[in-house]
Amino acid sequence: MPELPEVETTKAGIAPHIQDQSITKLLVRESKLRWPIPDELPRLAKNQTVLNVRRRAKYLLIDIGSAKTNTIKGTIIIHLGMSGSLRVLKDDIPAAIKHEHFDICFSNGVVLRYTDPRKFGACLWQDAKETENKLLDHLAPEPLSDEFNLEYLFAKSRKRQAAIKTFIMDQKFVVGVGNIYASESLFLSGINPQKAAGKVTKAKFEVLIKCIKEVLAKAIKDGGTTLKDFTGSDGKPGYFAQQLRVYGRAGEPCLTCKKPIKQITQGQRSTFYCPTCQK
DNA sequence: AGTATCTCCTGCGTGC
DNA sequence: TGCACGCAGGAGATAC
Repeated sequence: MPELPEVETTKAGIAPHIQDQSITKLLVRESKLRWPIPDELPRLAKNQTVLNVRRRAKYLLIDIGSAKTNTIKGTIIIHLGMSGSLRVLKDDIPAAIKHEHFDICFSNGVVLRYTDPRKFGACLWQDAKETENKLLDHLAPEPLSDEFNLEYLFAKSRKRQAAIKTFIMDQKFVVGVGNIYASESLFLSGINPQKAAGKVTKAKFEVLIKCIKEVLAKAIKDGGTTLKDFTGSDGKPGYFAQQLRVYGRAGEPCLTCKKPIKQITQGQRSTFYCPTCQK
């Protein structure tokens, strides 16, 4: 399930292969993703050069335009949804199989192939002339930036009734923290995921912010978490799954106190925590 | 405004 | 073996 570390891993994996390369073709096999892939995207992307590969929240952003004048024409916005991945293919490119919804082909022979069985992902176009973007304009700070700090998050949390876990997964407050890393960060912080965000003390918030940053940074270092679907751009899985302390471990002993890890549902999503260690 | 619920989709595990 | 079912989940849309 691509959260921030998985998107960052993907970005790092694809950028060296496509940076400064010219797009020869954008081939859409299945346009019905979360939103339709715009019909005009292949035409807009053709013969444009990749000027930057960026990430914002869980969005992968590929700025394309003219290499000569270094002007950005627009940005291809890719979201991996919950089962999406991008792979770099070169030489002997295999025929596309089921769920491989589009390819971006480059002049150096590289093909960037998007796979997404559950079709929760997206591939959209943001023209440089457009000044606003509904998806990107109102995103909260990046968790690994200095902007995401104690003063900021503590102020946002005051008087909030919502559970702390729901709170840190809300893109209005911090981006990129999904279901897995929310559970993990709260375990490391010793905070009960059901506690109202507004009731969590400042001291606990300090620990939580540190834990969110640490767990994300460590996961990026390990190439992300692979449970089922996620693979890096080289087709290999990430290794952070081996570091998970509570996620997916319902009934198994807590690594700290040996009592069973509990699984509950919050906002239609499973949460894993240790009732003894997390208060 | 804040919060809770619904929704998109497919593959997989479970139980009968 | 086959089927129905429930679950997984990012986050916008919708409904209170």
